[in-house]
Amino acid sequence: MRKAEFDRAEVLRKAMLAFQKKGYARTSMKDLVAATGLHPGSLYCAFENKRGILLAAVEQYQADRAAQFEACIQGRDPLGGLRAYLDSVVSECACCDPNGACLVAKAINELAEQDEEVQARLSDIMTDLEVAVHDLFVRACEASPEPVEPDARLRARFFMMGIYGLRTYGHTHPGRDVLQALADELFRAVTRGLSGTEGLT
Amino acid sequence: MRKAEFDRAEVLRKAMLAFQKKGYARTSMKDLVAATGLHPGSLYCAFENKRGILLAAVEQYQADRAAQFEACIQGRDPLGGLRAYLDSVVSECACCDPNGACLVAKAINELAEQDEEVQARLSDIMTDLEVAVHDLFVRACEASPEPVEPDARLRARFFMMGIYGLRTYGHTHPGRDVLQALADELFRAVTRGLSGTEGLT
DNA sequence: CTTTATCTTGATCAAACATTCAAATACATC
DNA sequence: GATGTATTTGAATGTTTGATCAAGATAAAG
Repeated sequence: MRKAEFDRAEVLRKAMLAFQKKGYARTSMKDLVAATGLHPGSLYCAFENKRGILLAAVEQYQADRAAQFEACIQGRDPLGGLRAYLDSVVSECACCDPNGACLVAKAINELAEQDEEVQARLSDIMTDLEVAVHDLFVRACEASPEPVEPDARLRARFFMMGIYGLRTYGHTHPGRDVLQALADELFRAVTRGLSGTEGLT
Repeated sequence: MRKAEFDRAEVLRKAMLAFQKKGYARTSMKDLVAATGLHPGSLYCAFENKRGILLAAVEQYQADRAAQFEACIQGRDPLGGLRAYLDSVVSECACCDPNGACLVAKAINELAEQDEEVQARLSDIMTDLEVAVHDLFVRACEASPEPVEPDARLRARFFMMGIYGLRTYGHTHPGRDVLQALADELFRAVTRGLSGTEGLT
């Protein structure tokens, strides 16, 4: 036996960056070879083919992103956590370097209706984050004495929708202030009627 | 002299559909030849190169989309027009055939940070629609006796952001009811405090 | 009808593409 | 340290790509 010599997560992060920069179709194997430092044969041995590299990179992306989300909500109340995560997304969008683009959003826009398995995997990842967001909204809603409208599920969906919209919108407007104002508005909309936010305009 | 034999708008609409289905990079010249019915030479003669076809198709897309928007707001009050346009977007997203995807949103997600000119053109198109939306919000805000918060500009931006978010979100959730609920929530958020909407939850 | 300018046609091109493979290499186990 | 197995290497494969071009076709002008 023999173990692979490279660090899988590290290689996949480099591949991630390549895909984020150029998208899936435009990123050639040559690009991936250059980005990862591995030779074609090694890449094929480890990931089957180009599509396999994307799937693995997407998997790694989810892990990294889940950790980022966890870091945002650590030690904060539910709404504070969401606010922190939202601000981190704004920061990503505002600095217009290509690494700020969300691999999942980019890939699903590029590959929707083309590759069922990839699309399903991307949908799952988006849903995982939505579930985590949903949990926070459930907790926030429970803090209220009476049932609130809309329910936590719709709030979570709206929050996710807003984030994806923010990302696309960010491609056209480099101004951080505009994105921040939109994020503020999103947060306001999504926390409407929740305890701790009554006094806000 | 001799005039081109094909109908430019019609050819560009076919090219549009091809790009919407597969994205820019994955749509080959062969695909475009098949989709348009023109021969390679004719395409290159008329549009310079593949990139030129995209730019021309995007131009055509804007024209068609502006007409669609105009049709939605014709004969309605400002907010009614926005509502109608939003519903038409929901219908596009809900039927998950690839033609429902917005060419501009798809292209800007694929090509951002890669082709400055294309990105600028796409941004302009997005801004044009935002300007039209802004006009409607200005009119809606003026109907109110006192100054409203937030202002028409932010409302318009938020509306656009919501639509792009809805489109991305739609790639993962075929359920029309969910998209409709999100659109309803978006409309509610964006018309907050505007006359004619006070009584709504 | 002839000329002239333009458009159409489809075969053709070099470059880029994803992928494969056999040989060389290095690890884990015995 | 020898053996067996898995990885690494990088050149080679056949295909597809975006683009070209000379020959043929067609309409307008004289």
